[in-house]
Parts: sequence; C-alpha cells; structure tokens
Amino acid sequence: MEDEDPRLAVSRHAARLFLEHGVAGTSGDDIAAAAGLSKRTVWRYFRTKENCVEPLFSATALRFAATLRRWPRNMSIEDYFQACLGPDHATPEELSDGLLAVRLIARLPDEPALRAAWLMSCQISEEALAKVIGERLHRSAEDFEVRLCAATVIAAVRVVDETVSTAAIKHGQKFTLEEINSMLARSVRAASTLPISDPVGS
Amino acid sequence: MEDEDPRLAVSRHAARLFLEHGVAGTSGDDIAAAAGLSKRTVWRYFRTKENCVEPLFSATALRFAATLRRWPRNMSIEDYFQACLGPDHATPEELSDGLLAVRLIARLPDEPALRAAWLMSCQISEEALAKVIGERLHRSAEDFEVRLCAATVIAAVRVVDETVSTAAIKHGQKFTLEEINSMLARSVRAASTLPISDPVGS
DNA sequence: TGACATCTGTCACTTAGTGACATACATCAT
DNA sequence: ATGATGTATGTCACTAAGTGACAGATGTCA
Repeated sequence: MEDEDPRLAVSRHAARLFLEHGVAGTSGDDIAAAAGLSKRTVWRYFRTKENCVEPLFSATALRFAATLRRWPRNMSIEDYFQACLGPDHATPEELSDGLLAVRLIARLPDEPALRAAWLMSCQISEEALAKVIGERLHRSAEDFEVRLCAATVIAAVRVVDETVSTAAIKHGQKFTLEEINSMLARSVRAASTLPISDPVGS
Repeated sequence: MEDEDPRLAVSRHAARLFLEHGVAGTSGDDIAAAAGLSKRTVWRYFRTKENCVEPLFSATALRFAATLRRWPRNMSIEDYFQACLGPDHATPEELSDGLLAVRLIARLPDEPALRAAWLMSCQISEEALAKVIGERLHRSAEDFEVRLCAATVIAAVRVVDETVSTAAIKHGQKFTLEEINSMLARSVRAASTLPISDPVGS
C-alpha cells in the first residue's frame, strides 16, 4: 500500500465537484471539506482553484508518457498502441481518473478556467515526452529538434483527446478501442517531426 | 484614427507592469490606474489578473495568422516568410507589442501564472490558423485533419517563439532575420500534417 | 423627445489566497 | 530516552482579487 501524492487525491475531489456544480459553484471550502483537509492546506497545494484539477490531467497524461517510455525500439507505433493501449492495461484507478479527465475535457468550452489547467498539463507531459523521445533517439531532451517533436506530438494527442472526449460525452458517440488507437497512431505519426514511429536502430 | 480594442490597451499596461514589478508585485488597482480605468471595468474586461496580458499575446499571434492568410497558393513557405516576415512589414505599434510579448515569454519559467495566458493565446491562434488552412486547402476549419494540422503548426511556432525569446532575452543571443525565418519555416514544414508548405493547386 | 441598449463608475460585499505562528510527527545524532 | 532539526498541517487574522447591484453617461433609433 503506497501512499500516493495527496495533491492527486484533492484533485479527484475537485474534479468531481467541478463536474457536479461547475467551477463557479464550487468554493475552496467545498474542496477542502471533500478532501478532509483545511482550506489552508489546499491553498498550499494549489495556487488557484482551477489548478486543483491539474494533477488529475497530468497523471493521466504522464501515464501515457510512461507507456511510451516502454515502447520497444523495434516496434512500430501502430503495433505498440494496439498491443499496449486500452482499458485492459490500466488499473481501475487509472480508468476512473481517465473517465474524470474525459468528462472535464468535454466541459472545457463552457469552463474557460479549466482550459488553463488542461493546457498546463499538456505542457508538463510535453517535457516528459521530450525525455522519452530523447532516450529513444539517443539525443538530449533539451535539443531543439527533440522539444519540437514532443510539442507537435502532444498537440496531436491533445486534439485527439478533445475530439474524442467531446464526441463521446456531448454527442454520445461510441468508439471502439481500435478506432481510437488507430486515430491516435495516425495522428502521432503525422505530427512527429523526428523518425520515432517506425522501428529505430538500437 | 480607428478606436482600438480597449482591452488591448489595458493589456499593454499590464504587460509593462508585470515586466517591471512581476505579477505578484502588480495589483489590480495598479493596472486600472495605469490604464486610466476603474478597477471594476478591468474586472469586466478580464476574469483574472494574469489574463490581462492575453490580448497582447493574441494580437501578435493573430497578426501572424493574418499574414499567413495572405500567403499566395503558388508560393513555398520559405519564400513567403522570406518575402513577408520581418520588422520591415510591421507597424511601430506591432513592433512594440512584439517586443513586449518576447520579453514576457522569456519570463514564463519564473511566472507560471502568465503561462496560462500564453497557452490560451496559442489556442486562439490555433483556431484562426485552422480557418486559414481550411481556406488554403478548400476544406472546413472544423475538419479533424485541419484542426490537427493547425495544432501541430502552432505548437511548432510556440516552441520557436519560446526558444528564440529565451535565448535573446536571457542569454543575449542575437539572431538575424534570415535565421529566424528559416528556423520558423523549417519547423512549420516539419510540423504540418497537411501539404500546405509547398505550392498548392488553386 | 423618449424608449432602449451599451458602457462605465461607485461602493458594499464575498471569497480566493497569504502571512505568521503553533502543533504534530518523523528522523537522527548523542 | 533526549533533544535538535525538518517537514507537513491547522488556526486565524488579514489582504487583495473578483462580483452584485445600482446609478449615470452616451449613443441610436423611431
């Protein structure tokens, strides 16, 4: 039983409250009460109310980056996503976090304050991905070309996430795992500015 | 003498104050006083203090998008940037806005609150660019592929902006116009997921 | 002129967010 | 054990960000 990041726990409560009552309808006290903490501690964890959801976004994004980190060099992106992406490879906790994230993303157009947190988590995952790409290509994560590639790939993932989340939550559209995986693989392949999608020399 | 967006005027004052005294060292009253408005009006213009700089970022980004909108179909991106990007094609006002933006971007690592505004303006320019790409390729701006391309291109521009701004302001590095234009063209070409960089059939 | 809409200021008020200090708990050298 | 140090949290007073409600100014149009 590992003790988790307490911020992530707060983040889950904040996300639920934001979804139920909206951001404006949720006070700092509400979040603190739900998390079983004093208000002061919440403000020590987060600079602003909206930022409370950022760890939730980041957690799911970083899990994706961690999956990419285990991507074998001799495997194409399509094969890897097919093999390792999907509900079967996630813990129940990861699944419920993912669902919360998807529902929040679908609300971004109505809740501009949340978009800042969402974009911020993309920035964080961008840095994580730069490290992964750096490893895969034996380059520095600070290298301009590597950062560029990380940024375009994350941008692609973001657009897919927003598209799928909106379609699923707002229009009730159903997707198969294969559809999402192939959309994601196709988008990342098109977006990447460095040859990461096909097997790379070890 | 056209009456401009009053928000942009406030934005310039806010940017200057943030650069001089930092975000934490600038109050809502300071901004209102500098802009010659009541505090109440400032809070009607902007949801938060940090958001005050967003119109400045957006204005410069939208000027870039407007330039791309005039991109002739029979011209490569390298040739077009070479021909139409640079201080000679900007008004003094645009130049001073650009300088403010660059100095703010260089401060993003120290001022996390400003990053939200910066990323938000990227989002806005992304939508503007989607329209431009849609026109260029005779496609809808809502089309997934078009939005994807806009997102990756803006991501590339963002990384170039951040890299150049940081190098210039923090490390005093000098760039020639040719260097910047070619870095930008190369990055956009690599990042774009649709064939926009070379002449396209009318 | 008067009805209506839009923008701005004033001022009281709520709530997001901070500073200062006290308490609890873990670690670790003695 | 004992005490020194560091880190995490709570309490509470306080500042400043942000809102609601109302009033005055200006512009437009019938």
